[in-house]
Amino acid sequence: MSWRKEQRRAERGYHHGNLKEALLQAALGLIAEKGAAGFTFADAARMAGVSPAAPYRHFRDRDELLSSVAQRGFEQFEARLMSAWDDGRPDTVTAFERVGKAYLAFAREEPAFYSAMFESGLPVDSSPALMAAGERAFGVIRAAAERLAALTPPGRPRPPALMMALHIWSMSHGVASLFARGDGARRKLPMSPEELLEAEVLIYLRGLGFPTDRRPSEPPPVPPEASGAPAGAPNGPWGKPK
Amino acid sequence: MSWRKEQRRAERGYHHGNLKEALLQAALGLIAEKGAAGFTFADAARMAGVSPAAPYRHFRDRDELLSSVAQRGFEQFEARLMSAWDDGRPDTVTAFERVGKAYLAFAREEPAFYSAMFESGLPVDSSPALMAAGERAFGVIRAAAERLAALTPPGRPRPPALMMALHIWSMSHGVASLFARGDGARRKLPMSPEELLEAEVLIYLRGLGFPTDRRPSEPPPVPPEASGAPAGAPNGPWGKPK
DNA sequence: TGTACATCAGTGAACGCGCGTTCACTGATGTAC
DNA sequence: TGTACATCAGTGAACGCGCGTTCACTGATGTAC
Repeated sequence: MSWRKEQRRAERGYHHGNLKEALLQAALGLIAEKGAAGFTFADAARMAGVSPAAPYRHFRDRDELLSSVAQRGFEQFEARLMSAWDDGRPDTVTAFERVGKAYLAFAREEPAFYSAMFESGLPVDSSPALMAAGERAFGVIRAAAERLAALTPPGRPRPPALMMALHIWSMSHGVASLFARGDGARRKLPMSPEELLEAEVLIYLRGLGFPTDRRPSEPPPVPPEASGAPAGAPNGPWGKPK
Repeated sequence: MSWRKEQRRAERGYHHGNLKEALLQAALGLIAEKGAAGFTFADAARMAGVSPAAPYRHFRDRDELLSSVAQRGFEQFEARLMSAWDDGRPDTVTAFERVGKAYLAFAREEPAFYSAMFESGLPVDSSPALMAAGERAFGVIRAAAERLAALTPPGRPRPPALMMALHIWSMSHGVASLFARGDGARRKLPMSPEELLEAEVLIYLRGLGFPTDRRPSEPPPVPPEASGAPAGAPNGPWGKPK
């Protein structure tokens, strides 16, 4: 037994006390460091300062631990999307855009969760609890899309709300996985992933007939200070048309 | 030595003759079967009917083989996008949509290449040749976006062409990686990924001011048979607005 | 309050496995003369 | 046209490694009486 391990034993006694939680944390750290594919059951045990057999008291196998991480990820993801949506305040379109940004922020700030959720190769049906958690997270986007669909201006394309939800999801996921991961090895862009996604969502919403003429990062309902640009001018966040 | 291996030796003689190519094919098959993470150098050798040391004559290590697969993938990807774009015939918007579809088709039909290209965890800068191949493939989308940008109707948002290219790329990639992979373990949808992406791109193009009023899968310039719906009616591929 | 005992949550040694990689080697091929 | 020889492209055995998993075990904890 290594000195380090002896020491940890001394600190905590024979029983760990909170090994399950410690393993989840360890897995999260390892996934962040080496990716979901590189994460190892034995490594998680080592990181928690425990023998390689100990994790079997809490998880059937490596996949069950990975799946638990993914599930927790979806739960936190749902919470963040919910709080971004904020029940559609101050207005549906603004809140909707905020959901897209929250998606991206999550991918950025929680790359390990994101990996476990979307890139771990876990079959979606590996655990009913995992599937349910994923479903609940998507439910937030879907509910937002329902509200948006109800507001679609007449004389405009009206895809089903579910389809709109999937559109937003795929845009967010596409931008997140191509440009916003912590890998550092991604393509260099002359704009941030946030700007990219925001513009994409704005054009999409415009395609649905929503007015989206304000600049990004400007609070929409009533600007705190009077802005020089008249509302409704046909220029987007990219400057005036030539 | 196994009987199988003896036999292969007998068939082909001491020298394989085309081992490099055989290893690339083997890798492709293995990636399709077990994912980029599960692919193994030793396995590729076995599949090519060759000793585990043989691949080292052709590839420095596992990563170099993986990277070669990804590079070839980007080359084929570029070819398919090019042919879909067809230099903007018969019109820019139609050709642009076709590029999106080609993206999706590639992800569907070549899941192994797609994995190696986008999900293998290879650092983008692992090889200059790989990076260049990726750049050329993206160049097709970008060139298409340039042409589209030049046509953006006045009085409409005008994101830079590069941004438009990235938008299309992220939509395609998002739909492909969420819904169109061969994993079989993906979410069940009431529509096909193709329909989903097509609608998404159409709404986006509409947001840019392009008229996109025809139905999907209907040849745009002049329908072969007269359609009941008058062109230009404000309904999209989802039926008439209520 | 004490004690016997069941249960729980760990240990550590061992196993078989497949991997990546190396090594000295050898059979096949191509080429200079 | 032959032949000697350099080079190339494989072999197969061996290595060290870390993994997942199992096993009988033991220390700690909680509880019934």
